[in-house]
Amino acid sequence: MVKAADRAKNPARSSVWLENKDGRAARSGGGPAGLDRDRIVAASIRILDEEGLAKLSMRKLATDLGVTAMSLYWYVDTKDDIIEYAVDTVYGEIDLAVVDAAGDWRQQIRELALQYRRMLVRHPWMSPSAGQYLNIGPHAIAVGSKIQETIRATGLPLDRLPSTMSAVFQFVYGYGTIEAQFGRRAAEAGMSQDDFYGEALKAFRDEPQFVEALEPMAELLDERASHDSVTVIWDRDFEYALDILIAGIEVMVQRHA
Amino acid sequence: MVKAADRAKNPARSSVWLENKDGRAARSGGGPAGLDRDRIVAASIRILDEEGLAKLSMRKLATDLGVTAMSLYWYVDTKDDIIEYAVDTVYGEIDLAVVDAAGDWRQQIRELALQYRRMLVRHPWMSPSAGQYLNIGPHAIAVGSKIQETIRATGLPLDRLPSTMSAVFQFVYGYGTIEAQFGRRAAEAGMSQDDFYGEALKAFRDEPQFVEALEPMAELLDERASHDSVTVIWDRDFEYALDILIAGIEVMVQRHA
DNA sequence: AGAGTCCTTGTACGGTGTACGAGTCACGTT
DNA sequence: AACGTGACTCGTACACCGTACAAGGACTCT
Repeated sequence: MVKAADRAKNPARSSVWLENKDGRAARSGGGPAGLDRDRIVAASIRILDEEGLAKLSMRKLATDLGVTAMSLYWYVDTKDDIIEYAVDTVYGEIDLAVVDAAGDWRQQIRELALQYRRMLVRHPWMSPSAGQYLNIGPHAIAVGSKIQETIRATGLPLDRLPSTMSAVFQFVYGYGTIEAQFGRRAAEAGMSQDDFYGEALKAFRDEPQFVEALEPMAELLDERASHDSVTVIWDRDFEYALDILIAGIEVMVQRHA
Repeated sequence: MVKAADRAKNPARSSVWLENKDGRAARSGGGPAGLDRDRIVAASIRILDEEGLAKLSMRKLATDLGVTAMSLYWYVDTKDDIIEYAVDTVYGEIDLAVVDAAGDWRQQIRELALQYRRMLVRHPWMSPSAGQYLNIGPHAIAVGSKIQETIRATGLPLDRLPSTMSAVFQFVYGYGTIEAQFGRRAAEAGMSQDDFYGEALKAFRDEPQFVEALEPMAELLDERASHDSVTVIWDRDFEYALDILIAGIEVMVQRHA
């Protein structure tokens, strides 16, 4: 095991996935407390989902598991490691089989993007957390591999793969981040997303310097919000944006052909 | 002023920009310590840039300013508010005049995207922080307004504006996030980005389960990294991705015309 | 001189991550 | 049966965090 203080000096220690494993936690439930890295990670995901990133503490996590905080350190070097494990576990929620069954590359990209986005929104702690790590756990790699396969099916030349992957999935990450944080804020305020949106927009309107800056879009924002729920609007905007991305990829494919 | 404990209940308090201002901090340097919200924010940006998000504490910030921690609370409700102010200040680094001078909408989008990305990379604490707030400070709004203007110049119909803005700038946010965090990790390990990349890739290669997953791209990754610095590669990938996005927008414009 | 306002500080509380060393228990060997 | 020897758990302690609260100082105005 590696002391927390010794981390960050060795790049191989930048990720729990690059450490030399000693297999200690491989056997499950061996100890008197029935502890186990999988159980620890599962419990932390529960806390993260229900109470948010800020509320996850080693003591709380330990209490939930019926142990002392220091017991956790047998299975894990730092609190950060737990989150890194949790991130990868959640990447596993993306159902790659559904993607395979989705038709041509256009539909596959749509399906992958949609699932990725839903996952980020379902776990609002994901985007801030995932952004911190290299995301090279087995599940994240599997997703990356599938993304790469899908993009490759477009027929684009190899050296265009990374940027094309970025164009689509960095967009999805950014989009999901906004949605997730907005949802989190609304939940913290104890309001529905629509109410929160409405209240924020109202308060916003009272600030004269802002009104003129976004005036051109104001009617549009109002009109949209008065007809549909913000989640519906976001769904539609997301699809539109994917249209743009896919159209752009098609152009590149044609240019190359 | 608003007690920290009372926050998060009122959506108008979800942002420092939606609070009723009492103008207390408007006069600058009035107090015996010559303190001032601008000075506080400037000092925190310095710490954030030099030592990172995790190292910013009220006590440290106060010490840097030659004051006690509690003095800061005269100008600010919570530590979070300071970061929200810092985020907006840094949005102000994006030079909108340069964007105006950049030619047609294609070049303007490129210029805006490039500046946004550079800003995120220059301040690695920005992406995790900016993701948390509504980003409705004056500078963020100015940037948003410029983005909107630029996209509008494409001639797309109004209801396509939000998704088109998302497609481009959520991508930039995601891309910048990855770059910034990678750079931060490398700096923490005390290595150049190229060395860090090489070491990570090497360690990565020792994990058999990962090799096969990304095998198709392996040659590409190696070849690219052996010819150019990762920062050069990222620059190019970023440009390629913008090509895709702009091509996609062009298609949409044509379809609509 | 007194009052009032603006600003700063000292102290304290309840939290945090985690280092360290001392237990406790099950098991393999002798 | 006794004895290590590991695998695990826990209690204590440290340094640090954000910030509530009340007291204090300095300056201005009357």
